Amino acid sequence: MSAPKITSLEVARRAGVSQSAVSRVFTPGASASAKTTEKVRKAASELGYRPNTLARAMVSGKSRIIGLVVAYLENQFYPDALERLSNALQERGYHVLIFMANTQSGTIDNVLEEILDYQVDGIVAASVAMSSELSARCRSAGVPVVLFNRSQDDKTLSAVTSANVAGGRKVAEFLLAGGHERIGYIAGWEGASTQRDRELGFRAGLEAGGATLIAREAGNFRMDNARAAAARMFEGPDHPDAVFVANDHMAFAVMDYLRYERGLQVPDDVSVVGYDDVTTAGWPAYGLTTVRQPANRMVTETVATLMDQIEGHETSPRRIEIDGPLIIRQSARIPKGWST
Amino acid sequence: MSAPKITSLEVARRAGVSQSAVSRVFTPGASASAKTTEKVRKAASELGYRPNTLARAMVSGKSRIIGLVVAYLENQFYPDALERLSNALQERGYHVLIFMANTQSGTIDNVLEEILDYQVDGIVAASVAMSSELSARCRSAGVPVVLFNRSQDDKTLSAVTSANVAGGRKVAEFLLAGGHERIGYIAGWEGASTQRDRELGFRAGLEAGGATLIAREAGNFRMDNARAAAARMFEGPDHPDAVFVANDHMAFAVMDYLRYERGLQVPDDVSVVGYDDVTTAGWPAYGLTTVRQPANRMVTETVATLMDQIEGHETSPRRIEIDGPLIIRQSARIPKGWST
DNA sequence: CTGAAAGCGCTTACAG
DNA sequence: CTGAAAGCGCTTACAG
Repeated sequence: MSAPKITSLEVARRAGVSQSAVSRVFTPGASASAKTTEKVRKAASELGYRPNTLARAMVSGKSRIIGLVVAYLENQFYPDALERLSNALQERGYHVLIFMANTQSGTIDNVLEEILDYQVDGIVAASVAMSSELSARCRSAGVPVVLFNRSQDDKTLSAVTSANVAGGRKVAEFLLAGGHERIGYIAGWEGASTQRDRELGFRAGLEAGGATLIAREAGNFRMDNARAAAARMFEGPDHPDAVFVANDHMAFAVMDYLRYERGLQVPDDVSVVGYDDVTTAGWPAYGLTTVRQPANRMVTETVATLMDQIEGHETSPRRIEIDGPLIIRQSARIPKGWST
Repeated sequence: MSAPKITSLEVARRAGVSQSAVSRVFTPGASASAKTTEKVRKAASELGYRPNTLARAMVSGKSRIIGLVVAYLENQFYPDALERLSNALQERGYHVLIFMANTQSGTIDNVLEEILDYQVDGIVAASVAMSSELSARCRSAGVPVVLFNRSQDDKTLSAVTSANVAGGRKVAEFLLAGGHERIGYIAGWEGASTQRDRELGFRAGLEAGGATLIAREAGNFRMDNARAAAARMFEGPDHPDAVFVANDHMAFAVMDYLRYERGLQVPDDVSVVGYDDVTTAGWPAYGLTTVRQPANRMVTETVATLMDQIEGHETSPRRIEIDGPLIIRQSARIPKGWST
């Protein structure tokens, strides 16, 4: 049923030129005379010819495919980043091939081989760590990798994150300025650099203010775990008067728990602060005070890094950290002099 | 820097067999003796050989890539579907290549050509319509297309949706049973079949109950437009006592507007019902009554349709409509005898 | 079951 | 600028 595919050779014949000429006309930087270009374009459009990306990829070694590994799309931060990433790459003639990390079966290794099988030009690993063997594998395959929203000790990998330590510190200063005295922390997944850095900065900020954490529970970056963590943290009478939750996604579950299961007022009884500033944080039902992770700039840097390595033949990995502001909303008591 | 790529020929030499033999060992259905298989596997693993998917695609004509066109990932329904789709396809050895429809520049045509350039084995168009020229183009290229969450008159295209007409009708019956007398409707984008069908069913259900719509505004499936629509609908004193919003995404904005900008109680002053049953609808802050679109089953059918057309050589397009239940929560007055 | 040969649709030195 | 030729890494009839 399907119409025969038009090849460059057929276009060449119709245009009365060689296959090479056709190829050159369709290759951005190549040289072809105006006359040849016109003949080829005419024949091509009459025939409905378009170059086969895969064939081109085979010989040129450039597939124009970027592999994206993601663990889960439930946390709004990721679909948002994915949309921006995909758009930015599309503008440059690249496209995103998705690989779900499928953390439960721990199959990230297999996934990586599959990615490489597609001869991708680069890999973005979002919220996923990569063993040093795997990163070595990518290096020897000549495929640049950018860690997105996660950093690792492995100095051969590029990484783009927000300034998580500084962000955690800002939250501490804000909460302390608000006069909070019993401060708790609900952690994300312990293996994540974002979790570690936010907590590090938060604790440092508290300490600098002469304060210390009175409670800490792990929420694992999951809503159900975060709810359970909040339940544990708030079971006694002397519960915290403020809680910093390691990301917005969990913070929504914590706020819901406090308000609807415990009947507490936010922020009158408890201040809640999150991290990310996903869209929902700005919805009036939550009005979540949070530290913004500038997804747009993080994506811009990710794409720039990738392009420099793929097209610019840059070899040294980059570590980029983008500072994001504290966004003050109604979920936390606002200190005098701090504005929304 | 990058290590030389291992080819099937090198594996063949090391194993002391032909290139064909290597190919057969790595081709699922092909025949190779146990002895050959063992020699090849050994040589391959020693060399770290993996077949090049792109080269394989070139000659076999099967890229194992499915192109996914999406307009926007902001409505939670889509990232959720994308995650399920990607997982289901990955299990079958396929992967999703993303194309953002970029509706503002109306470039869906260009996007389609780009998709075809990658020699995809199939296309899923989520929340995006397709002109008949484009669908003809895909047909002549022999690439099956499945419309996801949208249907069209074009009978050559497969489409998977939920039972939107029936769903709209259920909402009408529910609202009427709840004793509502002034019922409004906030529409989605007028060009969408989902919008049209939900409204159709809703109006039919009202009519069957002897009622009629007292207000209708267009929200365009966008939160900002939905908020504006709600503002218009509720400006007078005789505002509706119930409003059906064409999807959850807009319903959240409507609820927020009613509660936080107008100080109305939901459901005491106004009942609100949405459509989709995205995760957030179940969060206590919203507790949105809504009609579920069974994303899991919709994805399952989408994948099955695609596989039958790609691998089973099925030729007739399929139109699948999956029924989803009304999920009753606190955002709307609950009629006696109806349970949550 | 197995191998030699042709070919998938393109690009890229190499000469001219 | 242009064309003939080789080759990217594989699979697939075709013989054996």
